Amino acid sequence: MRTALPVLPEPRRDLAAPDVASAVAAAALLADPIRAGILRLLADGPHCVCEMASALGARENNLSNHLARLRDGGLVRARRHTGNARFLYYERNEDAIVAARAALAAVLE
Amino acid sequence: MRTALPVLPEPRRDLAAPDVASAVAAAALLADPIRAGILRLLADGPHCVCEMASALGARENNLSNHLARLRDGGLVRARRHTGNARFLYYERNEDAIVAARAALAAVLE
DNA sequence: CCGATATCTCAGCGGTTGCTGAGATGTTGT
DNA sequence: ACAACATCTCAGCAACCGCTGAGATATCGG
Repeated sequence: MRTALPVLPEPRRDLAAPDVASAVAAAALLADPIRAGILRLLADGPHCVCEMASALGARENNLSNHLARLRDGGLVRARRHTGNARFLYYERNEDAIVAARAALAAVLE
Repeated sequence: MRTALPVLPEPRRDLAAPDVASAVAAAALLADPIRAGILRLLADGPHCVCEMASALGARENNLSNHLARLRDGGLVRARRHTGNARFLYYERNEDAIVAARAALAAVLE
């Protein structure tokens, strides 16, 4: 079935619109170097904002904005460090990561 | 290793910036309902522009713009129908699809 | 050859998005 | 209590993006 050829004599006008909303939402969150960098960094474990800011070469308030979007999207969550509560450590929400990966995979087959 | 806790006493400032450029490029192409819909439709085989336009409820010139971006990104290619060369049938470039999926998966783990 | 069909290109516009700067909140160490 | 630190919020601006409309190209049918 792969690499099929166009054999139909007439175009079909009755195709259903596929539901891609969740994949589009996940892709929009990944479609930025800073947000993608955050998710990649967090794949190896939690990091605080200042760690990620220096790793990604971004200002902390800028990073904070992107973290807010990832939080709103449910992909990450934050927790204060137990020994020094000044530091907010972010970690991935694995359930949401799995869901995002599934949604993207559904579009890319 | 999953759901690890923040245990470090001091933040690290020596983390390397991860390379996410290809994942960001792939995500940007997926981060639009029409482009994602195109890719989803093409997962089941080739379609001409008018088929996809009616399925996605978009104008043909608008769709053509999105197809151009997917073409530039290498994710799809076009071929004229053998029996009626008026129709341009688009199909996925499977190699590029696999590469895009791999780039996205590298960010999401 | 001409009208209809299928598709593309491009300029223009309106909405969205990301970065910055300034100020606010909360925490620590002294 | 206060200064330094870590982080957040938000308004403002510049850049980008997608939709539209108009016109161009290519192919078919008569």
